[in-house]
Amino acid sequence: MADRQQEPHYLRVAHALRSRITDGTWPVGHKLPNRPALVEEFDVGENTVRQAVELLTGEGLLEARRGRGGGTYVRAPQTQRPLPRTASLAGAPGRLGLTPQGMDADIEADSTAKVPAPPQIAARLGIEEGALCVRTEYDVLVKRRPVLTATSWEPYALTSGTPVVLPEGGPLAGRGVVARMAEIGITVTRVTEVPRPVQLTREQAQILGAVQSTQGLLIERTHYDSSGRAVETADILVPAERWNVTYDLPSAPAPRP
Amino acid sequence: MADRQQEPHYLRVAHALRSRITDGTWPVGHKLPNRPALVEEFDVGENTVRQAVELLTGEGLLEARRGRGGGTYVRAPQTQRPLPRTASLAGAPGRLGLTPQGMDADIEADSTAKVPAPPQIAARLGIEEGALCVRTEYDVLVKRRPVLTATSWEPYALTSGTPVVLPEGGPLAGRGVVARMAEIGITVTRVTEVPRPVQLTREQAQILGAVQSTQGLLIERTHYDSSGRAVETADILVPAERWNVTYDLPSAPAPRP
DNA sequence: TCGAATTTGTGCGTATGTATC
DNA sequence: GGATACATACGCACAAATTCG
Repeated sequence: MADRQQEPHYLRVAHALRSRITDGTWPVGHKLPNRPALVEEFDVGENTVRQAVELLTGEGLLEARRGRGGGTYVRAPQTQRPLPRTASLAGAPGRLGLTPQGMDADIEADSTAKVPAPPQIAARLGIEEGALCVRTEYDVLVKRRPVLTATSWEPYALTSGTPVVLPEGGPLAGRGVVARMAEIGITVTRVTEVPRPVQLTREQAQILGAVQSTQGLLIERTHYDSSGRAVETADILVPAERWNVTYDLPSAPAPRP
Repeated sequence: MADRQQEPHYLRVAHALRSRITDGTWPVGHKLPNRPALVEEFDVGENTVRQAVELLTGEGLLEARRGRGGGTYVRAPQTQRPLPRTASLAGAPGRLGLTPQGMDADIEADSTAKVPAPPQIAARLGIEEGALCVRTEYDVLVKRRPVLTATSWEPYALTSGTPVVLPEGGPLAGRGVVARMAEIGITVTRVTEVPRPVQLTREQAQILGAVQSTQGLLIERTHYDSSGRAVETADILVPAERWNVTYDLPSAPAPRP
């Protein structure tokens, strides 16, 4: 039976557990009592405990391991590597403007295709829905394993008939958007990035090696030329577990009255 | 019984439902069949359907309303307002360097206290754990309702004995970090921001008016002076449902070989 | 005004799958 | 294989919210 009172049982339990973690009663690495024990302690059903623990697992506070000697543990804060997104890097050569730090990263172009723009992409590029685009899929590899993926879109109308129509073909293959656009007389002056939290699907999480958490960051990046026209846009999918996406901005000088 | 096969039932159901939404079979506003109907269609248990629907609700794809005439509906894409994070804005006056667009926003300082630095904050500021800090809590209000919250930390050692020791007191109250630090001879030259996906707790979601989805972005922002020393750091909590956090970066000129 | 009907939300018990030691 | 503990799954009961007559 549900409670006649305010707070649902599973939230009450989740609250209690969260307190013990944040106030240090249960330090990092501490093993929680198993389900039957929690059921007894809080005097609720087994599924209620499960729901509470699931909630905290989703928040990244707990981590469950199966098997004998397994259990639910207070999770260590993630050790993530920085993924810098600075003004100088954003437009730099090197394909994606992505330069993971502290490791030998390799970027691999998966596939390139000429496809009609889906609605969202068309909106970001400021072109007609269904207009042709060159779509390129990238994987960023570390030790031959993908750690982030990206999909880039360029309006076909911009590069059609030029040597740079294919990002991964021609004389400037792999030289990056800015250099390629410069080759055909287009000056890229601005980049915007919109990072959004996303829930990774199981396949995505597995591909990207994110075992514990399925949270990720989807960065919508768009390059603009000097007239404000969008010349390229990309979806960059970053597993949160492995990266610190770091924006480095210069600060304006302090105004003095 | 669980499946002896690859994908769990609830994920299979979630997948199927997600497809119908994204491919337009079920447009925005469409009412899903109720639980018993879905149970019948997918030939699974009631809780399995619930789990699948809950998953998609958490992703913000579905929205459930209780009661007669209620049901589960395909949710309209969020109308998000841009929250620009540009180089010029990041260090600008105006307390947080936050300037939500398209609305009359008001920033309210909740409370200021002198407290010992918790481990994570100490690490970000590069000071001893437990060293004293001035902590200030902010709410950004729109129409008197909070839409994002922030907690700012400054080393007490920096501002102790100066007129700007309290961010919200003294001659430069509310003028922002850069201006206040300039007043005591500290030049802020860099800002870094690390946006991380977080799962909002229920209370947070409710406070921030994010009813449907509980995904958010926690931005760790740190101001540095010209010597590279951290002079302030803040946690800015943004409900993803309501904001597009937008970084606007200048692009480096294309290098020509 | 008020109860009936509908639909989601919460809760329990139990059985079995699966990973790990 | 055995033991352990979480993961998935089912069925059921009832609570709470909301609309409709």
